[in-house]
Amino acid sequence: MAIRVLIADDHSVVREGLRRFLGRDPELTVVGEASDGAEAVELARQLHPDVVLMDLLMPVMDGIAATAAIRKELLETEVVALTSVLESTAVIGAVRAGAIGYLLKDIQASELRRAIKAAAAGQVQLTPQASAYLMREVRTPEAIEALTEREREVLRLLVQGHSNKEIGRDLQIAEDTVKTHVKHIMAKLGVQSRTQAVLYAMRFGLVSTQQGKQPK
Amino acid sequence: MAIRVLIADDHSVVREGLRRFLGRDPELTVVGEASDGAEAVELARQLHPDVVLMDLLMPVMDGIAATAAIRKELLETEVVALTSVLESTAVIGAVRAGAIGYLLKDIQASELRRAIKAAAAGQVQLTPQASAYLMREVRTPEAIEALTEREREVLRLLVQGHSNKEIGRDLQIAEDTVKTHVKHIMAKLGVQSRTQAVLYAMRFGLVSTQQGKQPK
DNA sequence: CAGCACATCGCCCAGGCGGGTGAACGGGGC
DNA sequence: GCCCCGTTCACCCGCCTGGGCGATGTGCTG
Repeated sequence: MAIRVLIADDHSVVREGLRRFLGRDPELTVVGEASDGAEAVELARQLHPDVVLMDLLMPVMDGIAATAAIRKELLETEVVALTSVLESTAVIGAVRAGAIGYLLKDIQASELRRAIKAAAAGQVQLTPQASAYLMREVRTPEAIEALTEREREVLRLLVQGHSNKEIGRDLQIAEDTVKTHVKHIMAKLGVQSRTQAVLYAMRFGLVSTQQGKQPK
Repeated sequence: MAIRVLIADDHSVVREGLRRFLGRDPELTVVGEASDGAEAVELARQLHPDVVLMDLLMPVMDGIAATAAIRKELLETEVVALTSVLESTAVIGAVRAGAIGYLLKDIQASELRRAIKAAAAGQVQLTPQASAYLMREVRTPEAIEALTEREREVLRLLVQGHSNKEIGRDLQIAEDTVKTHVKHIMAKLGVQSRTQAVLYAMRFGLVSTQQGKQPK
Protein backbone atom coordinates (compact mmCIF):
# COMPACT_ATOMS: atom_id res chain seq x y z
CA MET A 1 0.00 0.00 0.00
CA ALA A 2 1.66 3.16 -1.20
CA ILE A 3 1.92 6.29 0.90
CA ARG A 4 -0.41 8.95 -0.45
CA VAL A 5 1.29 12.34 -0.74
CA LEU A 6 -0.20 15.78 -1.32
CA ILE A 7 2.07 18.48 -2.64
CA ALA A 8 1.42 22.10 -1.75
CA ASP A 9 3.64 24.68 -3.39
CA ASP A 10 2.89 27.81 -5.34
CA HIS A 11 5.59 27.18 -7.91
CA SER A 12 4.60 24.73 -10.61
CA VAL A 13 8.25 24.00 -11.25
CA VAL A 14 8.69 22.81 -7.72
CA ARG A 15 5.55 20.69 -7.87
CA GLU A 16 6.76 19.09 -11.07
CA GLY A 17 10.18 18.46 -9.60
CA LEU A 18 8.72 16.88 -6.52
CA ARG A 19 6.40 14.68 -8.53
CA ARG A 20 9.35 13.38 -10.48
CA PHE A 21 11.38 12.91 -7.32
CA LEU A 22 8.67 10.89 -5.70
CA GLY A 23 7.24 9.16 -8.76
CA ARG A 24 10.18 6.84 -9.08
CA ASP A 25 9.37 5.25 -5.77
CA PRO A 26 6.62 2.64 -5.91
CA GLU A 27 5.93 3.14 -2.22
CA LEU A 28 4.91 6.76 -2.82
CA THR A 29 1.94 8.13 -4.75
CA VAL A 30 1.30 11.79 -5.39
CA VAL A 31 -2.47 12.09 -5.05
CA GLY A 32 -2.78 15.82 -5.57
CA GLU A 33 -1.20 19.19 -5.94
CA ALA A 34 -2.18 22.51 -4.42
CA SER A 35 -0.81 25.90 -5.38
CA ASP A 36 -1.77 27.74 -2.23
CA GLY A 37 -2.61 27.09 1.38
CA ALA A 38 -6.36 27.23 1.05
CA GLU A 39 -6.31 24.77 -1.81
CA ALA A 40 -4.05 22.51 0.22
CA VAL A 41 -6.57 22.41 3.04
CA GLU A 42 -9.40 21.74 0.61
CA LEU A 43 -7.59 18.93 -1.17
CA ALA A 44 -6.44 17.38 2.06
CA ARG A 45 -10.03 17.33 3.22
CA GLN A 46 -11.08 15.48 0.08
CA LEU A 47 -8.13 13.17 -0.39
CA HIS A 48 -7.04 12.33 3.15
CA PRO A 49 -3.38 12.02 2.19
CA ASP A 50 -0.92 10.35 4.50
CA VAL A 51 1.62 13.13 4.12
CA VAL A 52 1.41 16.72 2.94
CA LEU A 53 4.57 18.36 1.66
CA MET A 54 3.92 21.95 2.56
CA ASP A 55 5.69 25.01 1.32
CA LEU A 56 5.49 27.81 3.86
CA LEU A 57 5.50 30.88 1.66
CA MET A 58 2.32 30.70 -0.38
CA PRO A 59 -0.41 33.12 -1.45
CA VAL A 60 -3.97 33.15 -0.10
CA MET A 61 -3.12 31.14 2.97
CA ASP A 62 0.42 30.55 4.11
CA GLY A 63 1.74 27.10 4.80
CA ILE A 64 1.72 27.42 8.56
CA ALA A 65 -1.95 28.38 8.70
CA ALA A 66 -2.72 25.58 6.27
CA THR A 67 -0.77 23.15 8.39
CA ALA A 68 -2.70 24.14 11.47
CA ALA A 69 -6.01 23.76 9.63
CA ILE A 70 -5.14 20.33 8.29
CA ARG A 71 -3.79 19.02 11.54
CA LYS A 72 -6.88 20.20 13.33
CA GLU A 73 -9.19 18.26 11.05
CA LEU A 74 -7.25 15.30 9.81
CA LEU A 75 -5.55 13.49 12.60
CA GLU A 76 -4.05 10.85 10.36
CA THR A 77 -2.42 13.26 7.98
CA GLU A 78 1.13 14.31 8.73
CA VAL A 79 2.51 17.57 7.43
CA VAL A 80 6.11 18.06 6.48
CA ALA A 81 7.23 21.64 5.92
CA LEU A 82 9.41 21.78 2.84
CA THR A 83 10.80 25.23 2.34
CA SER A 84 13.81 27.14 1.17
CA VAL A 85 13.99 29.47 4.12
CA LEU A 86 15.45 28.51 7.45
CA GLU A 87 14.33 30.84 10.18
CA SER A 88 13.68 30.14 13.79
CA THR A 89 10.26 31.76 13.64
CA ALA A 90 9.27 29.65 10.67
CA VAL A 91 10.53 26.47 12.27
CA ILE A 92 8.80 27.13 15.54
CA GLY A 93 5.64 28.27 13.83
CA ALA A 94 5.49 25.15 11.70
CA VAL A 95 6.08 22.88 14.66
CA ARG A 96 3.47 24.66 16.74
CA ALA A 97 1.04 24.32 13.86
CA GLY A 98 1.58 20.59 14.00
CA ALA A 99 4.16 19.85 11.34
CA ILE A 100 6.06 16.66 12.00
CA GLY A 101 8.96 17.64 9.77
CA TYR A 102 10.86 20.68 8.59
CA LEU A 103 13.04 20.09 5.58
CA LEU A 104 14.89 22.32 3.16
CA LYS A 105 14.40 22.18 -0.58
CA ASP A 106 18.03 21.48 -1.22
CA ILE A 107 17.46 18.02 0.16
CA GLN A 108 18.53 14.99 -1.87
CA ALA A 109 15.79 13.08 -3.66
CA SER A 110 16.56 9.83 -1.90
CA GLU A 111 16.69 11.58 1.42
CA LEU A 112 13.34 13.21 0.80
CA ARG A 113 11.72 9.87 -0.06
CA ARG A 114 13.11 8.34 3.08
CA ALA A 115 11.91 11.29 5.12
CA ILE A 116 8.38 11.09 3.76
CA LYS A 117 8.12 7.42 4.66
CA ALA A 118 9.45 8.15 8.12
CA ALA A 119 7.00 11.01 8.55
CA ALA A 120 4.13 8.79 7.46
CA ALA A 121 5.17 6.46 10.25
CA GLY A 122 5.01 9.30 12.70
CA GLN A 123 8.71 9.92 13.01
CA VAL A 124 9.97 13.46 13.34
CA GLN A 125 12.03 14.73 10.42
CA LEU A 126 14.03 17.85 11.02
CA THR A 127 16.90 19.52 9.28
CA PRO A 128 19.67 19.70 11.86
CA GLN A 129 19.54 23.46 12.06
CA ALA A 130 15.80 23.32 12.59
CA SER A 131 16.22 21.07 15.58
CA ALA A 132 18.77 23.48 16.95
CA TYR A 133 16.16 26.24 16.81
CA LEU A 134 13.63 24.01 18.46
CA MET A 135 15.98 22.99 21.15
CA ARG A 136 16.78 26.56 21.89
CA GLU A 137 13.14 27.47 22.06
CA VAL A 138 12.41 24.63 24.39
CA ARG A 139 15.51 24.90 26.41
CA THR A 140 15.27 28.62 26.91
CA PRO A 141 13.01 28.83 29.92
CA GLU A 142 14.89 25.98 31.48
CA ALA A 143 18.14 27.73 30.85
CA ILE A 144 16.82 30.58 32.89
CA GLU A 145 16.02 28.41 35.82
CA ALA A 146 19.33 26.66 35.55
CA LEU A 147 21.04 29.84 36.62
CA THR A 148 21.84 30.20 40.27
CA GLU A 149 20.85 33.28 42.20
CA ARG A 150 24.33 34.70 42.04
CA GLU A 151 24.56 34.05 38.34
CA ARG A 152 21.31 35.85 37.73
CA GLU A 153 22.69 38.72 39.71
CA VAL A 154 25.78 38.82 37.53
CA LEU A 155 23.64 38.57 34.44
CA ARG A 156 21.64 41.55 35.57
CA LEU A 157 24.82 43.56 35.68
CA LEU A 158 25.95 42.18 32.35
CA VAL A 159 22.70 43.48 30.92
CA GLN A 160 23.68 46.91 32.13
CA GLY A 161 26.81 46.73 30.04
CA HIS A 162 29.28 46.38 32.88
CA SER A 163 32.70 44.81 32.52
CA ASN A 164 33.88 41.98 34.71
CA LYS A 165 35.94 44.38 36.74
CA GLU A 166 33.00 46.69 37.34
CA ILE A 167 30.78 43.82 38.33
CA GLY A 168 33.39 42.67 40.78
CA ARG A 169 33.44 46.09 42.33
CA ASP A 170 29.66 46.23 42.47
CA LEU A 171 29.31 42.84 44.11
CA GLN A 172 32.39 43.15 46.26
CA ILE A 173 34.00 40.03 44.84
CA ALA A 174 37.14 39.36 42.85
CA GLU A 175 37.15 39.85 39.12
CA ASP A 176 38.22 36.22 38.77
CA THR A 177 35.07 35.15 40.52
CA VAL A 178 32.99 37.24 38.18
CA LYS A 179 34.71 35.56 35.27
CA THR A 180 33.77 32.21 36.70
CA HIS A 181 30.15 33.23 36.98
CA VAL A 182 30.14 34.63 33.47
CA LYS A 183 31.61 31.42 32.12
CA HIS A 184 28.91 29.42 33.85
CA ILE A 185 26.20 31.73 32.58
CA MET A 186 27.37 31.45 29.00
CA ALA A 187 27.67 27.71 29.25
CA LYS A 188 24.16 27.38 30.62
CA LEU A 189 22.66 29.70 28.06
CA GLY A 190 24.61 28.09 25.27
CA VAL A 191 26.10 31.30 23.96
CA GLN A 192 29.60 32.32 22.95
CA SER A 193 29.96 35.87 24.17
CA ARG A 194 28.82 38.21 26.89
CA THR A 195 26.93 40.23 24.31
CA GLN A 196 24.97 37.17 23.27
CA ALA A 197 24.27 36.42 26.91
CA VAL A 198 22.88 39.93 27.27
CA LEU A 199 20.73 39.55 24.16
CA TYR A 200 19.52 36.22 25.46
CA ALA A 201 18.58 37.77 28.76
CA MET A 202 16.74 40.62 27.11
CA ARG A 203 14.88 38.52 24.57
CA PHE A 204 13.52 36.13 27.08
CA GLY A 205 13.23 38.63 29.87
CA LEU A 206 15.16 36.48 32.28
CA VAL A 207 16.15 39.67 33.88
CA SER A 208 13.84 42.47 34.76
CA THR A 209 14.01 44.45 31.55
CA GLN A 210 14.56 47.65 33.44
CA GLN A 211 15.95 50.65 31.70
CA GLY A 212 19.30 50.33 33.31
CA LYS A 213 21.70 53.20 33.57
CA GLN A 214 22.85 55.09 30.59
CA PRO A 215 26.22 53.84 29.60
CA LYS A 216 28.27 56.46 31.36
CA MET B 1 29.37 92.18 44.99
CA ALA B 2 25.78 91.31 44.20
CA ILE B 3 24.79 89.25 41.21
CA ARG B 4 23.13 91.46 38.61
CA VAL B 5 19.93 89.95 37.27
CA LEU B 6 17.86 90.91 34.26
CA ILE B 7 14.27 89.75 34.16
CA ALA B 8 12.58 89.08 30.84
CA ASP B 9 8.89 88.23 30.91
CA ASP B 10 5.90 89.63 29.11
CA HIS B 11 3.65 89.49 32.15
CA SER B 12 4.10 92.35 34.55
CA VAL B 13 2.70 90.23 37.33
CA VAL B 14 5.48 87.73 36.90
CA ARG B 15 8.10 90.41 36.76
CA GLU B 16 6.77 91.90 39.95
CA GLY B 17 6.72 88.53 41.66
CA LEU B 18 10.24 87.77 40.62
CA ARG B 19 11.50 91.11 41.77
CA ARG B 20 9.99 90.48 45.18
CA PHE B 21 11.38 86.95 45.25
CA LEU B 22 14.86 88.13 44.49
CA GLY B 23 14.81 91.48 46.26
CA ARG B 24 14.99 89.89 49.67
CA ASP B 25 18.42 88.47 48.92
CA PRO B 26 21.26 90.99 49.35
CA GLU B 27 23.42 88.94 47.01
CA LEU B 28 21.02 89.54 44.13
CA THR B 29 20.18 92.78 42.36
CA VAL B 30 17.54 93.12 39.70
CA VAL B 31 19.09 95.57 37.27
CA GLY B 32 16.36 95.61 34.66
CA GLU B 33 13.13 94.23 33.29
CA ALA B 34 12.20 93.44 29.73
CA SER B 35 8.72 92.61 28.46
CA ASP B 36 9.74 90.92 25.22
CA GLY B 37 12.71 89.22 23.67
CA ALA B 38 13.97 92.16 21.66
CA GLU B 39 13.90 94.37 24.68
CA ALA B 40 15.74 91.72 26.66
CA VAL B 41 18.54 91.66 24.13
CA GLU B 42 18.71 95.43 24.09
CA LEU B 43 18.82 95.72 27.87
CA ALA B 44 21.34 92.95 28.20
CA ARG B 45 23.57 94.76 25.73
CA GLN B 46 23.38 97.89 27.85
CA LEU B 47 23.48 96.42 31.31
CA HIS B 48 25.74 93.38 30.97
CA PRO B 49 23.87 91.42 33.65
CA ASP B 50 25.36 88.32 35.19
CA VAL B 51 22.17 86.34 34.76
CA VAL B 52 19.08 86.74 32.62
CA LEU B 53 15.88 85.08 33.75
CA MET B 54 14.24 84.43 30.43
CA ASP B 55 10.64 83.55 29.77
CA LEU B 56 10.32 81.60 26.54
CA LEU B 57 6.89 82.62 25.33
CA MET B 58 7.11 86.32 24.60
CA PRO B 59 5.96 88.64 21.81
CA VAL B 60 8.20 90.31 19.22
CA MET B 61 11.06 87.92 19.81
CA ASP B 62 10.70 84.72 21.72
CA GLY B 63 12.92 83.78 24.59
CA ILE B 64 14.94 81.23 22.68
CA ALA B 65 15.90 83.64 19.95
CA ALA B 66 16.70 86.25 22.58
CA THR B 67 18.82 83.75 24.45
CA ALA B 68 20.76 82.93 21.32
CA ALA B 69 21.32 86.62 20.59
CA ILE B 70 22.48 87.38 24.09
CA ARG B 71 24.78 84.40 24.33
CA LYS B 72 26.29 85.26 21.01
CA GLU B 73 27.20 88.75 22.10
CA LEU B 74 27.73 88.62 25.83
CA LEU B 75 29.94 85.77 26.81
CA GLU B 76 29.83 86.59 30.49
CA THR B 77 26.06 86.63 30.73
CA GLU B 78 24.33 83.40 31.64
CA VAL B 79 20.73 82.81 30.63
CA VAL B 80 18.32 80.76 32.69
CA ALA B 81 15.07 79.81 31.01
CA LEU B 82 12.23 80.29 33.45
CA THR B 83 8.99 79.12 31.99
CA SER B 84 5.74 77.45 32.84
CA VAL B 85 5.80 74.95 30.02
CA LEU B 86 7.84 71.81 30.05
CA GLU B 87 8.26 70.55 26.54
CA SER B 88 11.15 68.73 25.03
CA THR B 89 11.32 71.09 22.08
CA ALA B 90 11.46 74.10 24.39
CA VAL B 91 14.11 72.51 26.57
CA ILE B 92 16.24 71.53 23.64
CA GLY B 93 15.79 74.84 21.92
CA ALA B 94 16.79 76.73 25.02
CA VAL B 95 19.85 74.60 25.57
CA ARG B 96 20.90 74.85 21.95
CA ALA B 97 20.49 78.62 22.17
CA GLY B 98 22.92 78.61 25.06
CA ALA B 99 20.78 78.65 28.18
CA ILE B 100 22.60 77.30 31.20
CA GLY B 101 19.41 76.55 33.06
CA TYR B 102 15.82 75.51 32.49
CA LEU B 103 13.53 76.03 35.45
CA LEU B 104 9.80 75.99 35.96
CA LYS B 105 7.87 78.90 37.40
CA ASP B 106 6.46 76.80 40.18
CA ILE B 107 9.91 76.76 41.72
CA GLN B 108 10.33 77.80 45.34
CA ALA B 109 11.69 81.29 45.98
CA SER B 110 14.67 80.03 47.94
CA GLU B 111 15.41 77.45 45.32
CA LEU B 112 15.29 80.05 42.58
CA ARG B 113 17.73 82.26 44.42
CA ARG B 114 20.10 79.39 44.91
CA ALA B 115 19.79 78.45 41.25
CA ILE B 116 20.55 81.97 40.05
CA LYS B 117 23.71 82.08 42.12
CA ALA B 118 24.76 78.69 40.80
CA ALA B 119 24.05 79.76 37.23
CA ALA B 120 26.10 82.89 37.72
CA ALA B 121 28.94 80.62 38.71
CA GLY B 122 28.51 78.67 35.51
CA GLN B 123 26.72 75.68 36.95
CA VAL B 124 23.98 74.04 34.97
CA GLN B 125 20.52 74.31 36.49
CA LEU B 126 17.93 71.98 35.12
CA THR B 127 14.57 70.79 36.31
CA PRO B 128 14.94 67.01 36.53
CA GLN B 129 12.48 66.42 33.75
CA ALA B 130 14.32 68.85 31.54
CA SER B 131 17.50 66.83 31.83
CA ALA B 132 15.54 63.72 30.98
CA TYR B 133 14.35 65.39 27.79
CA LEU B 134 17.86 66.41 27.03
CA MET B 135 19.06 62.87 27.29
CA ARG B 136 16.31 61.32 25.31
CA GLU B 137 15.64 63.88 22.66
CA VAL B 138 18.94 65.53 22.15
CA ARG B 139 21.63 63.06 22.75
CA THR B 140 20.03 60.01 21.27
CA PRO B 141 18.92 61.14 17.85
CA GLU B 142 22.13 62.98 17.28
CA ALA B 143 24.09 59.92 18.14
CA ILE B 144 21.97 57.94 15.75
CA GLU B 145 22.29 60.37 12.93
CA ALA B 146 25.98 60.66 13.51
CA LEU B 147 26.34 57.07 12.38
CA THR B 148 27.03 56.46 8.74
CA GLU B 149 25.06 53.95 6.73
CA ARG B 150 27.78 51.38 6.96
CA GLU B 151 28.13 51.87 10.69
CA ARG B 152 24.43 51.36 11.18
CA GLU B 153 24.75 48.18 9.18
CA VAL B 154 27.54 46.98 11.44
CA LEU B 155 25.55 47.97 14.49
CA ARG B 156 22.65 45.90 13.25
CA LEU B 157 24.91 42.88 13.21
CA LEU B 158 26.37 43.76 16.59
CA VAL B 159 22.83 43.71 17.92
CA GLN B 160 22.56 40.16 16.69
CA GLY B 161 25.49 39.20 18.86
CA HIS B 162 28.00 38.67 16.08
CA SER B 163 31.76 38.92 16.54
CA ASN B 164 33.90 41.16 14.39
CA LYS B 165 35.03 38.18 12.38
CA GLU B 166 31.49 37.06 11.70
CA ILE B 167 30.45 40.55 10.69
CA GLY B 168 33.37 40.71 8.31
CA ARG B 169 32.24 37.49 6.73
CA ASP B 170 28.65 38.71 6.48
CA LEU B 171 29.57 42.01 4.89
CA GLN B 172 32.41 40.64 2.81
CA ILE B 173 34.98 42.98 4.29
CA ALA B 174 38.12 42.50 6.36
CA GLU B 175 37.84 42.01 10.10
CA ASP B 176 40.12 45.02 10.53
CA THR B 177 37.60 47.16 8.72
CA VAL B 178 34.85 45.90 10.98
CA LYS B 179 36.98 46.86 13.95
CA THR B 180 37.33 50.35 12.55
CA HIS B 181 33.58 50.66 12.17
CA VAL B 182 32.98 49.34 15.66
CA LYS B 183 35.45 51.82 17.09
CA HIS B 184 33.70 54.67 15.34
CA ILE B 185 30.32 53.46 16.50
CA MET B 186 31.42 53.27 20.10
CA ALA B 187 33.05 56.68 19.92
CA LYS B 188 29.92 58.24 18.46
CA LEU B 189 27.61 56.60 20.94
CA GLY B 190 29.92 57.41 23.80
CA VAL B 191 30.17 53.86 25.07
CA GLN B 192 33.07 51.67 26.10
CA SER B 193 32.19 48.22 24.87
CA ARG B 194 30.33 46.46 22.13
CA THR B 195 27.79 45.25 24.65
CA GLN B 196 27.03 48.81 25.67
CA ALA B 197 26.70 49.76 22.02
CA VAL B 198 24.17 46.97 21.61
CA LEU B 199 22.23 48.09 24.66
CA TYR B 200 22.27 51.62 23.38
CA ALA B 201 20.93 50.50 20.04
CA MET B 202 18.18 48.46 21.63
CA ARG B 203 17.08 51.08 24.12
CA PHE B 204 16.73 53.81 21.58
CA GLY B 205 15.67 51.61 18.73
CA LEU B 206 18.33 52.99 16.46
CA VAL B 207 18.22 49.69 14.80
CA SER B 208 15.16 47.87 13.66
CA THR B 209 14.38 46.09 16.88
CA GLN B 210 13.89 42.85 15.09
CA GLN B 211 14.27 39.64 16.91
CA GLY B 212 17.54 38.85 15.27
CA LYS B 213 18.75 35.40 14.80
CA GLN B 214 19.28 33.13 17.68
CA PRO B 215 22.90 33.07 18.58
CA LYS B 216 23.89 29.95 16.72
C1' DC C 1 28.95 11.73 57.75
C1' DA C 2 29.60 11.83 52.84
C1' DG C 3 28.19 14.05 48.87
C1' DC C 4 26.61 17.86 46.28
C1' DA C 5 25.69 22.49 44.86
C1' DC C 6 27.11 27.04 45.29
C1' DA C 7 30.17 30.78 45.79
C1' DT C 8 34.65 32.15 46.14
C1' DC C 9 39.43 32.81 44.27
C1' DG C 10 43.53 31.62 41.64
C1' DC C 11 46.42 30.61 37.42
C1' DC C 12 47.30 29.83 32.51
C1' DC C 13 46.60 30.75 27.84
C1' DA C 14 44.80 32.07 23.41
C1' DG C 15 42.11 34.92 21.02
C1' DG C 16 38.91 38.83 20.87
C1' DC C 17 38.38 43.50 21.69
C1' DG C 18 39.39 48.53 22.06
C1' DG C 19 42.51 52.49 21.11
C1' DG C 20 45.89 54.80 18.27
C1' DT C 21 47.81 55.82 13.91
C1' DG C 22 48.34 55.77 9.15
C1' DA C 23 47.12 55.16 4.43
C1' DA C 24 44.62 54.48 0.11
C1' DC C 25 40.59 55.27 -2.76
C1' DG C 26 36.36 57.43 -4.54
C1' DG C 27 32.71 60.79 -4.33
C1' DG C 28 30.89 65.20 -3.43
C1' DG C 29 31.30 70.11 -2.36
C1' DC C 30 33.79 74.52 -2.40
C1' DG D 1 41.70 71.38 -8.41
C1' DC D 2 41.62 70.51 -3.43
C1' DC D 3 39.74 68.95 0.67
C1' DC D 4 36.59 66.46 3.52
C1' DC D 5 34.10 62.28 4.34
C1' DG D 6 33.13 57.56 4.08
C1' DT D 7 34.96 53.12 3.37
C1' DT D 8 38.44 50.15 3.11
C1' DC D 9 42.62 47.89 5.12
C1' DA D 10 46.78 47.40 8.02
C1' DC D 11 49.79 47.22 12.16
C1' DC D 12 50.79 47.75 17.07
C1' DC D 13 49.79 47.38 21.78
C1' DG D 14 47.53 46.31 26.00
C1' DC D 15 43.58 44.97 28.31
C1' DC D 16 39.52 42.16 28.46
C1' DT D 17 37.30 37.89 27.53
C1' DG D 18 36.47 33.09 27.28
C1' DG D 19 37.93 28.30 28.28
C1' DG D 20 40.16 24.95 31.16
C1' DC D 21 41.54 23.36 35.53
C1' DG D 22 42.07 23.31 40.29
C1' DA D 23 41.14 24.58 45.14
C1' DT D 24 38.72 26.10 49.38
C1' DG D 25 34.79 26.93 52.50
C1' DT D 26 29.89 26.61 53.54
C1' DG D 27 25.47 24.92 53.77
C1' DC D 28 22.01 21.61 52.56
C1' DT D 29 20.63 16.87 52.01
C1' DG D 30 20.44 12.00 51.79
